[in-house]
Amino acid sequence: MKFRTPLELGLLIRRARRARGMTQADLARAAGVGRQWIVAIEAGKPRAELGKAFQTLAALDLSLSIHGDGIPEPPSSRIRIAVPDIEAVVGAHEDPES
Amino acid sequence: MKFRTPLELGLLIRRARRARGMTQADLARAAGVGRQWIVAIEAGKPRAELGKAFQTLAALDLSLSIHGDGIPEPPSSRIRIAVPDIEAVVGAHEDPES
DNA sequence: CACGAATGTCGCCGATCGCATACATTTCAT
DNA sequence: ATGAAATGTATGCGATCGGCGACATTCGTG
Repeated sequence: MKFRTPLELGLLIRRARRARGMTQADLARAAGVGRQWIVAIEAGKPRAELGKAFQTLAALDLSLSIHGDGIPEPPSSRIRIAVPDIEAVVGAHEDPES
Repeated sequence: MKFRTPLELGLLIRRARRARGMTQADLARAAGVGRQWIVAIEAGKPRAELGKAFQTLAALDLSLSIHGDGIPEPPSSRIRIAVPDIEAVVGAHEDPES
């Protein structure tokens, strides 16, 4: 899931928190921040501390990745070839009613 | 490229900046922050403003993505089936000299 | 509807921010 | 080697942060 603003990050954090059945207070405790900070980050506060954001993501077991020119890519995506499911391919080319 | 700390983020920003032949002052101007802030973020300052980090990534044309439970995935990889070029597949399996 | 839990908001406080400026140090091409 | 550009560091400043505690409001379930 791509995102580029603090608000989007906040919404994603909220989703993940709820998906885990955690309350804001739970997450705050797990991430080592105040509950108020969770409220703020979920609301998209732009001036929140970067470090706490990382702590929070870690507490939710979320991982970040970055992509663009000058950023090294793991060789996987260039080397690995998407092998199609033969049955599916054949099926897609079959006449509906032969 | 996965990362989970402010320091890693800083190093990635630095790499991307250099890959674009920009100076810290250039990037600072492009991102709308002080040069001092670029120095700090590249050094991994944990208490930097989240919003400025996003501005900086945008100025570098870098995109972030997040994964984990509760985070929606774009349907692309599951729905869209890569239909191979039959000729190419056959060609790749042909004997060099038949 | 009624109740408790979850969430959002407020004010206080010391601590830290980020910018500007100036200066020190490192890097790099000539 | 030398000078200029790039980078790192120091100080001063007003502004904002985030934790805490107390409420206000909304949500969810009986």
